[in-house]
Amino acid sequence: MTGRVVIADDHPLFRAALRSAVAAAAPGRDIVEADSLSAARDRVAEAAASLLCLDLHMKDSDGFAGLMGFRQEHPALPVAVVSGSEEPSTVARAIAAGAAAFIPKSTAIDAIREAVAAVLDGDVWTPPGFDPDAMKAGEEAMERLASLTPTQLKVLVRVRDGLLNKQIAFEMNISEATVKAHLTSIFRKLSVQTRTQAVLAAETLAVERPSAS
Amino acid sequence: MTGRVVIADDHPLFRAALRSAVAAAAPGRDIVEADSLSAARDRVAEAAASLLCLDLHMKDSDGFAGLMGFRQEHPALPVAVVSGSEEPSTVARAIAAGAAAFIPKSTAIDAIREAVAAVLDGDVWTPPGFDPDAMKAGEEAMERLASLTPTQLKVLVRVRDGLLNKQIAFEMNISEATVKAHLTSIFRKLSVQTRTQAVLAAETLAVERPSAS
DNA sequence: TCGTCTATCCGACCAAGGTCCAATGGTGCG
DNA sequence: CGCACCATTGGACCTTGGTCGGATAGACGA
Repeated sequence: MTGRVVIADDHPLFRAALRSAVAAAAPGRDIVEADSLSAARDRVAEAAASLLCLDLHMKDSDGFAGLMGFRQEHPALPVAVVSGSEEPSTVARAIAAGAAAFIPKSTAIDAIREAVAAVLDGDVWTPPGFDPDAMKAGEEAMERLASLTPTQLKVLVRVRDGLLNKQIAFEMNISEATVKAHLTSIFRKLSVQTRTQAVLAAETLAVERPSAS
Repeated sequence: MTGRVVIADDHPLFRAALRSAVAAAAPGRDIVEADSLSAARDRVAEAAASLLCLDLHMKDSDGFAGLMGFRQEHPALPVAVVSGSEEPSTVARAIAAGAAAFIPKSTAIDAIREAVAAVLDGDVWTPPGFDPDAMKAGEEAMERLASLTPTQLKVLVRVRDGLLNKQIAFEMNISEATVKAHLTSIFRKLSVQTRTQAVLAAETLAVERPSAS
């Protein structure tokens, strides 16, 4: 495996720092950067990649939804999630969603190198002190989100952003009736009855939203 | 001014990156790092400092409260707030709390250098594209939330919890038509069109929300 | 090859959401 | 008192949301 490494983060400074850490852990690799999830998709499509370092908090990454969508498109590409958060439940959900590693941004530089090397070797890396038992809590919640099809995820994200069914239908080039059909299916999978409850469920399942404080 | 520069951030990788950016903007300075607000206090007390780069999200920084406390202890020391957030209301509050600059972590490296240089020259720096009027817009949104009558707040809370109009009417012993009337009034005050958007507005405007983790 | 399953798609139908208009009742002010 | 203002209430009416049933097409295994 000598494919390229894609670094997706919307903080230029941190991206550059991560790049040098990856370069140290995997000398000679082709390392490319992306400032959004869609850009990361492009970089991965351009050439065979062997690792994606993904920030969950980018504008279009939609938290875990974006991660899961990516995993479904590229099941063979290991993804190392990089996040400012380090709560056990968040870590657990990221791993359950198919991440090969969860690297909190508070991780020491040495440990980051170690993590990158481990993932490139095909291992799964979690922060030191992470309790595997914490996985249980996150898993069941993630299974529900994981059972959603890619199309359903797209719909759910737009519903969470407050769009009307009509707007969603227009954006996705499908009928409004189809949007509704997807929604009823989503409701069943998430065990909710209304779109408002679905939004709340998506909020708690996905990573935190941009907050005012 | 040739005092030291203190960098307070709990992300080692980002801290190191910020250090090199500061070194480029202010060559020859004594640059020291701190991983907490209390450590930053110590570094500042050790030697005459001319700049503090402060992350709002550290364990003991207590958000704006920590910033304001620091400003009271060292009124002459300019503080450049570094934060992952970049919402206008957050920027506005940081400046109002006495920050000499607000640097979102998504800022380009060149702009970060520029900001550091500006603050060292005694200027105030805000992100490019930051509209001082936007600050008013954010605060007006707060006032809108505060302008809701007690009854309307009750309704909004129940809507945010995913209840149907019918359920809300039953709980409050009023007609469903009345609930709807309150809602249209709430929508106008919050400048939204649907209940899901009202939920989103309530989430971002309200400071606290019971967190599951 | 033939069923079977599932994702995606849609129209018809009914329930819930949302707007407009109007009435009631309390509060403050000249 | 007379008046204006506003929160609260709710009925009539239209829009949006949600369910049900069914159609199509690709994937997978016997």
